[in-house]
Amino acid sequence: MVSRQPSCTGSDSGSESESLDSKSGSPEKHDGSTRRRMAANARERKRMQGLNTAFDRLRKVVPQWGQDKQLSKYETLQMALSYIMALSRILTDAQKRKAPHRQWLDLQFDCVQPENYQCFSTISYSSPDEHEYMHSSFPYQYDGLQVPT
DNA sequence: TAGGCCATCTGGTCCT
DNA sequence: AGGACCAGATGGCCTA
Repeated sequence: MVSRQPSCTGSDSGSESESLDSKSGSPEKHDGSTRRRMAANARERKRMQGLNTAFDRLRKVVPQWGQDKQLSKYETLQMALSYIMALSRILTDAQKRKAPHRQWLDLQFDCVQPENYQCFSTISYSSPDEHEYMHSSFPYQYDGLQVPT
């Protein structure tokens, strides 16, 4: 896992209080517009933090390639899309296959669990069709994938 | 060093 | 008027 240090967090550098203080001298001298701008900046930071929290929660439930590098926001969205489509496809196919294929269905669900996602590399398929099916279910492939064999 | 990714600031727009 | 949302600009950090 790569731990990224925010280049400028709200309290250390680049915050609205510092940048605006440099213009007006001190907080007491902030006029109305400056105070509104500072408040807007604070709201925007809080909003983006909420957005990032949502991304973190999404990363936790989405298949993660490897353990050392977290998915970027873009990659997270792409993976979430593929993940949802894969689950949806499994449900659709399960309805077609009916009861006799319960074991097959269990296998599919096991494979799309984030913690078991690497099983794509070790799973043995009973037919080329199943192999093609599972890989087509996850069209988004992280370039940096290195799955242990 | 270049490129990717990210946080923050900022001004604009829309909504309540 | 004020808040939420968005997109562009800017600059820092990290990796190949």
